[in-house]
Amino acid sequence: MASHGARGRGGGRPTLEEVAARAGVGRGTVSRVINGSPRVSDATRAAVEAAVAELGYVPNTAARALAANRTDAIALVVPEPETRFFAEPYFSDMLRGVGAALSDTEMQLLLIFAGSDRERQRLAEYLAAHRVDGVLLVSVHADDPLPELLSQLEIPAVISGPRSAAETLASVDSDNYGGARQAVEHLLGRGRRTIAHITGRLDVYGAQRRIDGYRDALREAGHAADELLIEAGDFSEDGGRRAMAALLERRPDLDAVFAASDVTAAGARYALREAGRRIPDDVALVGYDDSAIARHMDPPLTSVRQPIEEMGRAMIDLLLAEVADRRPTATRELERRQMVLATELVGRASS
Amino acid sequence: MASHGARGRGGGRPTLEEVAARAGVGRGTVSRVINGSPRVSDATRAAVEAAVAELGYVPNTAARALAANRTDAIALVVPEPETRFFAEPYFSDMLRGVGAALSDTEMQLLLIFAGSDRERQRLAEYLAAHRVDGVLLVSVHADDPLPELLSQLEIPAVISGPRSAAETLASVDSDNYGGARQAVEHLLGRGRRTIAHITGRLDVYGAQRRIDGYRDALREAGHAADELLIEAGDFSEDGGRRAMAALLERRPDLDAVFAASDVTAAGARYALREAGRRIPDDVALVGYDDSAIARHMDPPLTSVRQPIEEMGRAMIDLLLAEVADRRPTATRELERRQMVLATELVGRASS
DNA sequence: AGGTACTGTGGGAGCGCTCCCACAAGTGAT
DNA sequence: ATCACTTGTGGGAGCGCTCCCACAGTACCT
Repeated sequence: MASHGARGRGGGRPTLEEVAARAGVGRGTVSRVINGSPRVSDATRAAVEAAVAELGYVPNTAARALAANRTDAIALVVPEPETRFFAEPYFSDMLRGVGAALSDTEMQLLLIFAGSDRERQRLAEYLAAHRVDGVLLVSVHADDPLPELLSQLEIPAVISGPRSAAETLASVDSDNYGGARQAVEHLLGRGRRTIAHITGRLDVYGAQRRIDGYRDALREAGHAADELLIEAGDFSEDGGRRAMAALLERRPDLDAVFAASDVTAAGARYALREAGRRIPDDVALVGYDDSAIARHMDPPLTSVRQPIEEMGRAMIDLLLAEVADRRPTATRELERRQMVLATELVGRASS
Repeated sequence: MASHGARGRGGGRPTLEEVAARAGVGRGTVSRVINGSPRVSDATRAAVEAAVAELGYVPNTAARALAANRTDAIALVVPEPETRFFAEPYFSDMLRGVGAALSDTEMQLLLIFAGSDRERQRLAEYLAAHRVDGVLLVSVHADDPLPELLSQLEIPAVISGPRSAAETLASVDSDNYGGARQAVEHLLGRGRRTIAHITGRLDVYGAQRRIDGYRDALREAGHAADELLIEAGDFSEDGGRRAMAALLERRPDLDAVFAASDVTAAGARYALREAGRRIPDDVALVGYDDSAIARHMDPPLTSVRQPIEEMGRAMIDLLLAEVADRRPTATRELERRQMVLATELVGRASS
């Protein structure tokens, strides 16, 4: 009859205190049960859990965040100025993995755009205010100041696609080197002999690793190095087209092309068409990413698939480990980790 | 010398109280300045702003949320079980608009996946706990219980793609009816006479509106209604293929097809190929969405573009208006609003 | 018997805000 | 001079948690 006072403006969601009263225990005990502390007797735990269920109690995140000085949220920073980004299956699949991994936890996912200067400014403030426990960084350029900022603020972060071999942040990547080798070995296996490579943006570490894989695969197969068969692209369609045209001019005898992305391959295809080369009869074409474009291209494009969904999962695993490690109870033990996941060649008609 | 006590575990971020001390005013006054209350003298305001700048003060969101019983966060719910969804430019572009509109505000964006039953359960709890101020709903099925739940909980929500003409939630949509008319009128203008339509999933309101637009455009051009020219698809590639095959069987004389999505059109293209029909020579093809697939198809696909980025913006505008309306100070005035944005036909080689 | 250790529990203090009441000072009508 | 507002301001109370200290109870040593 009394004690209705606690139910106020919020629409009457039950509080810890109400659960405690119902279960006939103290506030601290309920908190322990909610947070899975082992220091609670079985009988008490059961009583509390019953009260929680009856009242439909859900902890108030804001109160928890305030009291415990954590947020139970992580941010996914989308750095591209042109957020075409999303349209890439790369991103959507990763998000899928991230979502799946996250659904096993209490963490929530914040999407933060950092395309414009304005947005980056806001992001910096945001991080300075420690409004997230950790950050997921996707496709960061070599000269981006963000990773440095994160280190300074001591905010756990995981990057997809390390910036260099000496990446200081925890990172998750696919095996760009191995993927490139798979592509080249596949082409060699199909009897191709003069295999060109259109690279990605050279300031992207992954693109460098693909070049390395391309070179090593050819060398180990006994082919002499030929830099004339390598032309720089930039992951764009237009870049692929230009690079292909340049290659055809330099080495009209080429019979295969390994492009650093599917979009690049789409550009290369135009150039090949214009030059009257048939795919795969005259020139075999292999892309990278196994995106929707690869499936819908004419002819369908052989491509190197990255296990992107798994990468998303792995990023969350790493990040949560780092976050946990920062918490007061943790034993500061975690070594920096770099994960590399295997790729897979998806054969289609273009080769 | 004393008073360093306040700087504790959090790493020393300044609090309201510290700002107040620095500016030589009370806590309440700083709060008023931060929240833009007019009841502050200019001199005081300037002093507080100076202190805020010097200290690099950023409000603690958790404390604010707890005290004010709001979150300053909105959720974007991704309902698809298979989150291929993201790969659609539809989604990525909308996200772009949402991000742009949001960057003018203090609101943060939460991404919530509601594909599996497990995730939906979590979402329900989440909403019950009122952990967001508002919800953005994308591509919701007619029988989804989510909108109902949102109404019950009195959480402001905006839906993209209303579920019916009598949508009760605020909604933003593109002009499906007009877009379909544009497609058909374009084909008629190109001299096509026997125009078929492969529909989207019939339980999607937008798909119905496209059918209406298709019918009306033909009727107004003086064509007799011919239900044999309409075949149900489901927005999928395979559905498009099957529907096209069925149409070719029934009406081998057709000379144009309007597909309810680009992916559907891609499927239709395969069926046309298999039947030996050339595009556009024998059969003209028009899609819907103007996605990456349309640009990369062979031949490039004429398609109806929706102003999706603007739709994202509009959704945020509507939602924020509703959220503001729920706040204590608001004058409960807002009428339910349904926004419809115009489409545009992008002509390419397929027609 | 007393000491020591552990386990389980209650509840005070405090996280950093917002809300709101109280009140000083100013303004103008009576 | 008094009263009645208005404007600007200070600061108490309280949001719902977590953290941690205190303490009762039990167990096992000396």
